[in-house]
Amino acid sequence: MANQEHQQRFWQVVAQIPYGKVASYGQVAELAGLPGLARAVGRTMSRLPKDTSLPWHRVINAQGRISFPIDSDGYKRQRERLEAEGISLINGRVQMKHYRWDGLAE
DNA sequence: TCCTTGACGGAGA
DNA sequence: ATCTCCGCCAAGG
Repeated sequence: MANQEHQQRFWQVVAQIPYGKVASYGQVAELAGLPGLARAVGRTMSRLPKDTSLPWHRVINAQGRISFPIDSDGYKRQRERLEAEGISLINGRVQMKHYRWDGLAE
């Protein structure tokens, strides 16, 4: 598989997102050194094993919204995990101004 | 090989 | 703020 490497780089970035912070798919791609691959990041996240230890819930879209249908199971799980870290959603959106990860190492 | 489908994003209107 | 349209990459049919 040609992109096993991309996937791995995305994992590495996601693993670094600090507790209580969030990053957009595009941001993860950039920090992974692969600008423009936001969509690929999304696909990678969708393929994560259910029992992954990665903080996948800290990755949301650039609008501050959870990229799952509002009534889906995934939406609920992600929202719960975010709120558990003190990241609240207002009108279905995370306030990026306050929670966006600066990309610097913890 | 072509076409469609996504946990995307940005520019316009 | 909302809605299209278009560009992107990778996987699967």
